[in-house]
Amino acid sequence: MTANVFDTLMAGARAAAAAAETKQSPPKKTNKRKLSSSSTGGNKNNKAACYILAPKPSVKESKEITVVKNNEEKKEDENAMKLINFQTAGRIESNIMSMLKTDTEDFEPESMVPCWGDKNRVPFMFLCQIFDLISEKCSQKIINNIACNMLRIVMETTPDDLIPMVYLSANKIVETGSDSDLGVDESLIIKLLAETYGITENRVKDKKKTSGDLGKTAEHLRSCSSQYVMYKPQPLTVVKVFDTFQIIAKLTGKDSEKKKINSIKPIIIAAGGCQLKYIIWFLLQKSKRIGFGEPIILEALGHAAVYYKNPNPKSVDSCLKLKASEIVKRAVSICPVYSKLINVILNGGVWEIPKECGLTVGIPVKPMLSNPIKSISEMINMFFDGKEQICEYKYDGQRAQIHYMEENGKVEIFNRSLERSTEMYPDVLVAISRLKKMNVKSFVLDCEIVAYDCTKQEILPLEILSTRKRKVALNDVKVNVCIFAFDMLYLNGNSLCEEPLKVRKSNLYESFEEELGVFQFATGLITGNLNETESFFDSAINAGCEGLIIKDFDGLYEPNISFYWRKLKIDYIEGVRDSLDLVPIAAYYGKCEGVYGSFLMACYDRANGKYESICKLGIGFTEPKLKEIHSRFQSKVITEPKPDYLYDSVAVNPDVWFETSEVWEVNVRGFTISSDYCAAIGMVEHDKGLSARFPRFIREGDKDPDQATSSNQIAEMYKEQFAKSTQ
DNA sequence: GCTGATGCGTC
DNA sequence: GTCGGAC
DNA sequence: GTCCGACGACGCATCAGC
Repeated sequence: MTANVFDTLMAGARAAAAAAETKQSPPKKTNKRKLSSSSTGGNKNNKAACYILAPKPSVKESKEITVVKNNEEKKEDENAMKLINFQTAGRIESNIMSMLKTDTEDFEPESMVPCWGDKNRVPFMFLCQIFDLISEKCSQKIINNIACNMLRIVMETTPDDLIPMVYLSANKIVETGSDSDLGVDESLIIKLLAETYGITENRVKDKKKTSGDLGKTAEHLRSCSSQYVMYKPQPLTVVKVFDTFQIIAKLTGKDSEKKKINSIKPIIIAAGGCQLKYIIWFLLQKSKRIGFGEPIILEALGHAAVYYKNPNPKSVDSCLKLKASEIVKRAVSICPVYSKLINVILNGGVWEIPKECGLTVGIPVKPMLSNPIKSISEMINMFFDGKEQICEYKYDGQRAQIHYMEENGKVEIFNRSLERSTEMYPDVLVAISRLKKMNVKSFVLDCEIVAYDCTKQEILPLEILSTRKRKVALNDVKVNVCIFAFDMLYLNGNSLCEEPLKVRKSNLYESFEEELGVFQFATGLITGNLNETESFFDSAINAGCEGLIIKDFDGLYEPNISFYWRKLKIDYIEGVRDSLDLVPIAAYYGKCEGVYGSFLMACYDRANGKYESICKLGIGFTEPKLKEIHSRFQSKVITEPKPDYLYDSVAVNPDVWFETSEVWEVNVRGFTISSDYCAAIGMVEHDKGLSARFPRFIREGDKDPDQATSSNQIAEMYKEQFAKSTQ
């Protein structure tokens, strides 16, 4: 359904791009130096050169390469020699690549056109070399230059490829709003590599352990493989790689794993040089590149659009560039489908974007976000001038954006990350259609979907909501939900994003009938008074909410921006609620070398003298603090857990155990009944303990371990969560 | 068909 | 989700 | 101010191994 919209847009953009291309004069022959691809020279030093030329992300990696070379058989070296031509084939010379760093106003795309020869498609190698270039130490400005110049080359020479180029360089491999994801995980990559290089999966896993990463593992396996380069595959293009990703994303169901492997294998085999590791990283959706993500690419796209078809780049005003990238960024927030945006840039130009890329029913908008209020004084400041604001209950559910278009009977529900979750809420679709008023023909609604107990008429916690199936039939719905609507972004053909909240609210209220426990407007209070806000906060907590969101009643809807809406939750504010005193009894190594990444924490059951696991803790530490703790705890390490530790050995499997020595202050949102943790075990539910929500480290405490927060206290705090005040 | 381990997405 | 850190 | 990547609990989806 939605896919059709995207496909159409995509097709439109490509057609437009093709049209734009025909208008241009054919690419000039460059008299710059030719590629090394056609070279057949078998320079003995090439292999070394290949390693040296390919920039290495860290010193560590180059060490590993040395180690590997020493340890492997000689045969491997010979095999690697066979690869020389292929490894360097298609590489654009590094001095040409360096030209991309030129300041944008001095850069002439024509001078590099087409730097990959007469091919009419952008080679994937070009993109990979750009990643390499950026992963060298580059200043922000240089990165910006590279991003902009790269896009300009593509726009001027190969506009057909601009869409996949932008997607891939922003590290996106499926289109926004599509409900399919790649469905590729590490185990699939391991199978794939085992098949491709004719070795066992265990060997791949072993290699992964030593190199720490499947991308590097793949490079290593390739260099060892005797099955390699039996024939020379066609060089990869950006389009080919992107299209392959789209195909993989659409494969689901039985045998999809095999089909996925079969689709990926050809591009793995064809991936010479540095291309291989980037493909693996794309497939795993690993964020990999330093300082190159969506924001940079969008800014660059705005700049590049100003240069596009501009005969005099030196005259381009930097204010114009700034304005253009703001337009692009805003457009992507409101209509996050690159193909539509690029279509407009290539045809009408960047200034047409606001007109053409508005809010569209069926395409999700990036939701407006909120920021925590961190202190009492900040709170007081917000109400200092008595200006009226609207305070709303913050419901503990799932954010949802509901799109409705009567014309074609289309209803879609998008989640916070813009993916479709329509199939999860068939009952919401019914409720929406029933409770919208007659005159409402189309809308986009911002709301929270919350689990709801109809008989008790009360809100249920998030854990209940999350037991819903991801796809469920209407007559199979087990968990009842209520929609709490709080904003209206679009109504009857008009976007409301540029209207103040009070206008959007009145449109919302006029468009729907409320029905208790099915569709309600978020409870709100308009006030400029701090005391009123405080008591309203209490009633929000009593109603089972997390706290309040405080909004300027005159504010516009700012997609993706968190600055204008403020969230107030009691556990943000230090000193207002007691923190826990917990004992670190074990630790885990994390991503950072030389320090523990997280700790297993316990409370203390004074009745039976047991330290009961309650949660892991890995947030709130500064880097120096982690180092200090690591060295301080070396003397506390023990080989076996102590007999008075109570924990679930399956759920919790630490790298090192400690003896109890100190207590840490830990902040927490609340508690949940847990199958994995043992705090207050049996006190609330038979055989089950409690765990904590959002634990974070505050500081070391000055108590002894046996003075830690007791299991009884934890159980009491758990029960308090549900106690309603009697007023 | 069941179970445990793992991945992934929700907060 | 929270948090610290880089920019 | 914004973005990114560390890290948290928990539930469904998936699949290997039985």
